[in-house]
Amino acid sequence: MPELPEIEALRRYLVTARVPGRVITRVRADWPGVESTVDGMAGLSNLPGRRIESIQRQGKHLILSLDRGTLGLHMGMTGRLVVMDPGDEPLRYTRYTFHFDDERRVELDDVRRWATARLVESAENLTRNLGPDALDPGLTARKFATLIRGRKSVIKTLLMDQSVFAGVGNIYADEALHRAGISPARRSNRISTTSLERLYRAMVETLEGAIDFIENHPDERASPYVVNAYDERIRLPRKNGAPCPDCRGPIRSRKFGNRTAYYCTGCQS
DNA sequence: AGTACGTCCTGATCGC
DNA sequence: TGCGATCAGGACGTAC
Repeated sequence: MPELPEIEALRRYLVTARVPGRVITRVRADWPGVESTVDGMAGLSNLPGRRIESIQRQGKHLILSLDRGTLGLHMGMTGRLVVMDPGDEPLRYTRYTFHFDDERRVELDDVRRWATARLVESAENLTRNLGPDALDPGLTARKFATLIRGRKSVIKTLLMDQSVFAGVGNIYADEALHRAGISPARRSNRISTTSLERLYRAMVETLEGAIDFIENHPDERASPYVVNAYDERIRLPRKNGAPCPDCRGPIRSRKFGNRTAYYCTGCQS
């Protein structure tokens, strides 16, 4: 569930912890069969000696600009990053450890092993197939509506399509659609511009609200989605039959592709 | 272009 | 209480 807000919180956490400026001295991979299964591992062995200059985010991707090259991190579904001191016990599912020149380290811990770390020439290698960030100031309500109306797919699927715009996943897509009163099953080219602009505002408010929530709960910054994904960031219950927070009617679920959408048939049409 | 579905992975939860 | 089946999810590949 790390989506845009959680990754943004992770980015700020790393910046606050002064990860930018550090030189990577050593990388360790604890990943069975790592050479054959992890894309770019050969590249990671080239990390030692490189300095982390800055950390950006586009969608769900963390982009670490190095003095030479770029380190791309993606948390997949359960990945998290924790900045650790020399005496700290390793985390339970650490897959990569990045050691720094100040003796600290960052562990990428991931139960399901879908997280990725890639050393690439430039950020372009990571963002080639990504649309603009969902919170990109250049993405106005009008542009958002234009992007969506140019497609014909189901709106739920489109919101999660990272090549259209990046950062929204299953949970915040459902949340934004509920806020905007739009059914996840609607065809994107058959939604009025007015409704799409409402959806854009709902999406922005949902994402920014979630970032604010995490900022106000500092304990969750390193692993914001591990604690409890269904906290105050989320209004819509992800459970069949649960009451809609607005009309108290039963929440329903339906699959689009292999993703489950939760929605209220009373509030969303 | 749009859509479904399999794959990766494993802890949590469900149903009997 | 136990245990097997199912679910969850991001990204990508394949098939239609």
